[in-house]
Amino acid sequence: IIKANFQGTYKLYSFKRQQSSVCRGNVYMAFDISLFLTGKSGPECKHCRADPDKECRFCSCYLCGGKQDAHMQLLCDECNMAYHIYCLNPPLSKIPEDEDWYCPSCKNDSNEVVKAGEKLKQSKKKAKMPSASTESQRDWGKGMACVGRTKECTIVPSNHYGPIPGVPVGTTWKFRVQVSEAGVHRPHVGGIHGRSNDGAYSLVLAGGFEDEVDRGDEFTYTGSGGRDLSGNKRIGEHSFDQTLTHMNRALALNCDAPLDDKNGAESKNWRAGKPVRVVRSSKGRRISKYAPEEGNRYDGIYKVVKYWPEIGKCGFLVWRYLLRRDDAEPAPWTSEGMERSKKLGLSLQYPEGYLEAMASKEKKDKVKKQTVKQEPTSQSNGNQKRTIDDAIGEPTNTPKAMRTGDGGKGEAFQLTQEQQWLIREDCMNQKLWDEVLASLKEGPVFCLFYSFELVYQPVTTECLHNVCKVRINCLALGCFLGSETPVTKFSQIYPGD
DNA sequence: GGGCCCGCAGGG
DNA sequence: CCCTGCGGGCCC
Repeated sequence: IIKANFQGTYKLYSFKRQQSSVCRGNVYMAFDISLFLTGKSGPECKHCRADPDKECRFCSCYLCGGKQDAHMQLLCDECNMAYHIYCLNPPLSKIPEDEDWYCPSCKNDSNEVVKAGEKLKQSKKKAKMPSASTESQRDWGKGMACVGRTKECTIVPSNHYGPIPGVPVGTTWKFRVQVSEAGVHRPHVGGIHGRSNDGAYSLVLAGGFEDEVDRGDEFTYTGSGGRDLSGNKRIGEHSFDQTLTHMNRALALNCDAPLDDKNGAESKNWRAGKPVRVVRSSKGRRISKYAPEEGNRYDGIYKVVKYWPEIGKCGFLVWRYLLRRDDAEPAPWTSEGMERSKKLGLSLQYPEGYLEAMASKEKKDKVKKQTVKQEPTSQSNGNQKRTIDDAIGEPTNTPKAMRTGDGGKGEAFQLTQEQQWLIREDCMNQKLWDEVLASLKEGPVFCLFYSFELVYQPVTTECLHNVCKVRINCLALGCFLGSETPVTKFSQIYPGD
């Protein structure tokens, strides 16, 4: 396919770009080509109708519009626009000999280009995040406070007032992120969800203020703000007065009274106010006996009876709200409510796979603890299990030498120098290796890496997991951590076997 | 058990 | 894009 500008310069053009109708330049190209193929005479520009006396930035120089000096017009290989070499800044003295040329607006920064084999560059937002500049080894993003949502409530919009269809009073979730996923209270951290020009949709009672009162069907709540969040904190020391703005203003708008950001206001008819979904968190137990024992419980709809400013126990001005329950569904702590919860089979909801993950972690911690306990005696007694430091300190290449003592169970292993080197080189998995090495103290460990890399020389174990043969060779083998099916076939295999 | 401090989601 | 935030895991 030929690419041509309207002055008759021809250049090879890729087919793919012709498919795009996004780029203005390419639309013209498609037009061009059809003319060329049907053998008609030169194309006509839609903008200037090919009037030679008219300036046109689309069929001639994109900068000056002039049609003169066609031989000095350069075509951008991205947008197809023409540029006089002398109109460019800085100007060029002659047509460059390079195969490709890109105009100033299409030219890419070579630093931004991802070359073959390179990883995708971080997004601008990620690059700005603290983790991009600190060398912390912690797995931020795995904890339930930092992990992203896996689901999103779409049955109602985020500015929906009232109950979430299908979520009965008494529903309890372990973590705030789940409450967010359910659509009951969307912010992960914030206590109030609302819009300052509309109203508040939900709030969480978590005992953030010790001078709040909770009587179940009625409670006082405190606005947000007034805290020192420096140091990238989410909750901080009270250090200034709260204002009736943002979420505080939103919650005030729920009250059936004209807004008053000086003195507060009291509703004429409290039930006429906008409904607020209320979630009680187990954290509120320190100030409220209505808080659930564990997790976050949806307690139903409340209305704002009144709100007022006051000096809180913290010593600064806070905005205080009185909320009163107005829900046909019985409250969870009433006998009626408890019966209903039982009938509905409500129980504490955990994130998917969370309990399983916790169980396997606990198992590992147990192993670690035992190891720590045994460590103090290991130096004074030659028959004791050796620590990983010992093992690393005495490299050997003889598989037999990797066993100590009586032939098999519960012994420490030594790694060959090659193995140690490979482990050290594998910075990506340093954390994993640390765990593996710690487990080695307990004896043979068979580790499976569910690697996202291509499996090289795959080996399928009896439990049908694929692993790299290389990786197996790197490791001491034996029992298998975290499998649904215990591996028996490899239980007597040692490194090098 | 308390302090540090992260990603994420939401509003504006 | 910036500001805000009644979480929560991990380290000390």
